[in-house]
Formats: sequence, structure tokens, C-alpha cells
Amino acid sequence: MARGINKVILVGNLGDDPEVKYTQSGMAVTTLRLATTSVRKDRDGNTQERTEWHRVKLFGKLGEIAGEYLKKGRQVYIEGSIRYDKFTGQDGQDRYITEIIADEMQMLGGGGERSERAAGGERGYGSSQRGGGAQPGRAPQQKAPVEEGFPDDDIPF
Amino acid sequence: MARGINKVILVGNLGDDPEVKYTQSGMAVTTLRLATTSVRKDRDGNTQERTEWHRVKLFGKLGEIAGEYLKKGRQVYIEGSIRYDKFTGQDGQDRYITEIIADEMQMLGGGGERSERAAGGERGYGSSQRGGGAQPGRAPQQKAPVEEGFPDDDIPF
Amino acid sequence: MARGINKVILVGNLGDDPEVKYTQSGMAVTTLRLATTSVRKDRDGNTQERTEWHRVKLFGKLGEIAGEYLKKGRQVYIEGSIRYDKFTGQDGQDRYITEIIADEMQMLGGGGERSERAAGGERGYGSSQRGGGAQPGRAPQQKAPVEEGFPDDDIPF
Amino acid sequence: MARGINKVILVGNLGDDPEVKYTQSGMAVTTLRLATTSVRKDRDGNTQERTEWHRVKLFGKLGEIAGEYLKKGRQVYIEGSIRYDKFTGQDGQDRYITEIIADEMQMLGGGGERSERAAGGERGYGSSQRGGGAQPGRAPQQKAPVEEGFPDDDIPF
DNA sequence: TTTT
DNA sequence: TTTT
Repeated sequence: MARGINKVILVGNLGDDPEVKYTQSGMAVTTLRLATTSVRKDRDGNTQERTEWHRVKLFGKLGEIAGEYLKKGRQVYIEGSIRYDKFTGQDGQDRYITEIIADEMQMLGGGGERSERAAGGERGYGSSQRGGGAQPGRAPQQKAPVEEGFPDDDIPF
Repeated sequence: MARGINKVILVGNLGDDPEVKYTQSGMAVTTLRLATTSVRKDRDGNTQERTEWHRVKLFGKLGEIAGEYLKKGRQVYIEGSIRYDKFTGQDGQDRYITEIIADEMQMLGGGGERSERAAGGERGYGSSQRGGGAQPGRAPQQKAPVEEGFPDDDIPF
Repeated sequence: MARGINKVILVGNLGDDPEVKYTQSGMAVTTLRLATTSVRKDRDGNTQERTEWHRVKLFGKLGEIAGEYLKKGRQVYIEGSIRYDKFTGQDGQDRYITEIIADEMQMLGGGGERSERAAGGERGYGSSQRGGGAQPGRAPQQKAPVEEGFPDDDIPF
Repeated sequence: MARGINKVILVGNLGDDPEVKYTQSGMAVTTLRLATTSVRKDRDGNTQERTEWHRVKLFGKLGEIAGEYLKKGRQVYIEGSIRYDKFTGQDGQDRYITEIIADEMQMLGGGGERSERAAGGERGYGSSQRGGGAQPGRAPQQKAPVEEGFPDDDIPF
């Protein structure tokens, strides 16, 4: 359920390698810095460029895949939502941060060799998923297919 | 996993009440006819209108909610993907049909009283979900929260 | 031209009446506060809600229409892009602000009576446009139709 | 103005070189065949693939750029709307066709060498625009910057 | 600060 | 066939 739509679609390039951390429960939390540039001409015909640097967070399996396959410079498609956070800095001042919480990720432009940090893995390239998470103590191969997000094999495909 | 993005976002009004059918396994398959109109001015300054009539399909729980709460005239937000189908008509001729397969639905503009056909129900208004399906023989209330699409309670929310 | 895609789609409700200002050149700059709420269940089955408050900016004619027709509580569709701005506060500290720059707006759910502040106007209800601006000293009715964003009357419509 | 939203976002690969035609007034009309593939696992754990072939139309300058820079196999981002058309075939039977009318295009994944058919040109790579058209008898360099879709140089960029 |  |  939701009251409202909060949707972000980005296509950009990574400014740096992904940063992967893990929660206490073992869930991956990966952060990307993603650049999107727009260009316009001003009144004098001069070209102006402006780049936005997005902070993108990916959780669980999606975060693991991002950490394994993405690296600096790589072009990527991200779909997610905007989250505005407020926290108090060490100086007692309020700080604000805006993040894009990804629920879909897709590497663009071929390539797709693995990053240095990538361990040997069984997963397919370019995979994306919604939710799913690390779920400690529950092996992925025990997952019933229906949990993959397909309501029913009866759905025409 | 996917190779490519196929995403549709519609905001429109229903031309008719939803049509709900069920598969043999008991999954709801609901069809909507949704109008989106665009307007432009031609060279002579005359206003031209053009309406597209989209055929939207919703499966499983999402289809049930659509059948219960939507009705003719209602404004709705749909997110999904395009599917092109080919089949052979009774005259042996090839027929083509284009459908929008919804994976998100949201009623707009308040109102939201239930349709005539709606049985007494426990579900919240305006709910949307991805996949999930009817899953006969498995009561919704037995579902673990993690299956609702949230990877981990550790994710800041 | 652009290098990358930076796209935001919002459906939400206004937390307050629009705030309209004008640049020295007479262009409207309208700010909206837009709420989108998402809901999930935590591990214990309790419902959690989280609301994001978006700061949306609309320029030119689009800003004027927003100022005339929108008001507190109204549901609206916004399409635009994210812009991150940094400025220095009066205390010399860096401040950050995130805004959604709208290039499409559409009022939802009927209603659409004009706000108190709305002057008598000739424009249609629910209009949306991209760019276009106030362009002081240039009457809108002198605009050639082709500038409305339609490349050619030859395009089938 | 519009009553409703009809938006399509595609990321896919061209199944063939673009097909470029011109209207009598000299406007380019380019057609692309674009593949998007989705993958799911069925109940038995077998991987199923399904590919949709989209028919994308680009008009005016956007069509010219597509014709010059795109070719078979190239990955591309398309944003546009769905249009359903009905016409009568030579056998007197009704025929239906669904097209995506592009208003934004962006080449993905670097590369971007020009197609064989590309004439020498002055335009930047990866450009995208909305409307604008060929406008015979009107040199592009005579265009006022404001027509490029930016309402006012006063808008912070 | 909105909305259901 | 919807809607404003």
C-alpha cells in the first residue's frame, strides 16, 4: 500500500567504485555515486553544463550484485525512490542528506567484467530484484520460485 | 534479471467497469480499459484531441483489488510493462493485441467507495503490490512479513 | 543534449498552498511541498508509515498555472528532475537543498476550482507545458503553433 | 494540456538499422525496432525468457539524429508515449499497430561511431530534443536559444 | 504540512 | 467507452 508515487529513474556513470557495507544481520548496503549531466545553451548561445551527483543506496542481494559488478566509470540504470534524511552532526548541527533507494538496477553498455573485489559467484550478470534481502539462516536455493515475484505460473509470459 | 527496461506509466480514467476473470488455479485476471488524452494545437490554432485506449491487465491480488475498488470513470495510476501478443483468430487470420501488464496500481482522487460487485473484505483501500498472487490453499495472514517485499527490518525506513 | 537521465515522477498531496515568486524579468517561480507516503509491515506485523516531503519548483507558465489552480491538500502529478544545491548560510556554514524541477504538472482527482489568489484567466484547466516561460514583452498569442512543441502538423496525431 | 499521462521508458537494443523516411515537408520520420527481454524462473526452476519487440517512431531532428548515429545492435534509451493505430489493409480487413512515439532518445554504452549512412554533420553526439522538427526553410542557427526549451536564463542551472 |  |  502506498499513498502517492515516489519514483526516480536514473541513467548515469559511477564517479567511484561502489562502497559495500554490511548490517549486523549480514545484509549488504551498497552506496553508489552516480553522475547525470544536462546541457543547455544560454541566451548568448554558449553551452552550459550541469552535473548532478546522486547518492544511490542498494540493499540486500541487489547491493551485493552492485558491489560485485559495478565499478568507477560504469554506466548504469537505476530505478528507485527519493528519501530525505535528517540527522545531527557531531557539532550538534542538523544535517540533511538525500538518497535514492534503488529497487531496480541494470548495467548498461556491455562490458560487465567483475570488479577486483568480486568473489567467485554463481549469480547471473545484470540481475535485478526487488527486496529479497540476505535473510540470514535461509539459503537462497531454498526459495520457492513464487517468491521471485511471479504470482503464478499461469500468468502468460 | 532482465536485459532491458520496458516500463509504462499511465494516469487515466476507466472507460468501463473492470472485467475480472479467474484462472483454473484461482488467480484473478482483471482487465481495465484506460483512456489517456493529449491535446495539441495545429498550425491554424485549432485544438486537436487524441485519446488512446489502453488495455491493462492485473493479476493476482492486484487484480482482485482493482476488481473490488475501481469502476467506470475512476481515475487511476498504473505502472507496468508493454506486452505484444499474437494469436490466430477464428478465421485463421493472425491477430495482434497490445497489453499493459500492471505491477503497480493506485487509485487517484479520493472517492474509493467499493464497486457493486465488491464482497465484504478485509483489505485496505488503495493497496498495491508486486506479484504475490492468489496462491490457493495458502492464507495471506500466514505470509511472513519479509515476503511483502522488504528485504530486512534493518533497512532504515 | 544530455549525458544521462535524471527523471522523477511524483504523485502526492500538497502540504500547503503554493508559494509564487517572480524573478526580475517577470518569470514565475512556484514552490510546492508535496507529500508521498509509503507503508510497510515490519517483522512483527506492525504497519509502519513514512512520508517524504518533496520540494518542487515550477518555472514560467507552468509555475503560474500551479499558483492559480493548486492549493493545500490537492493531489497532483509531477514529472521533473532532481537538483542538488549547495549554498552558504548566514552563519557561514554550508547548507544543502534538494529540489525537484518540474517540467510537467497535472492536477488529479477533479475539483480544480481556482485558488483564492487566482486572477481571472484565459487558460485552460490542467494545462502542462515544458519550458515556454514568461518572456516579457512577447505576448503568448503571438507564439507560432510550432513552438508549442509539435514539430510538424504532418505528424500523425 | 493533457488529460492523463501516457509515458513509456525503454532501454533495449536495436534489432536492425534505423529506417528513415521523409514527409513531403521534409521532416524525418525514423522507425526503430527495439528489443527488451525479461527473464523469470518457472515453478520447476527453469529459466524462461521473453522478448518484446517495440516499434519506435522518432520525428524531426530527433529522427535525423537516430538515423545518423544508431545502428543494429546498439543499446538505446527511449522515452515517449504509446499510440495505437487502426488502419484498413489491402484485403479490406482492419489492422492494428502499436507504436512508441519518442520524445527523448539517448544512446547508451559509449561507442557512438556514426552509421554508414551518416552525412557529415555539425551536431553533438547523443543529443536529444522534444519537438522542434525539421522546419524547412528555417536554418537551425537562426533559432533563438529560448526555443530550445529553457524558459529563461534566470532559471538557476 | 498533505492524504486515506 | 472515460475525463475536464
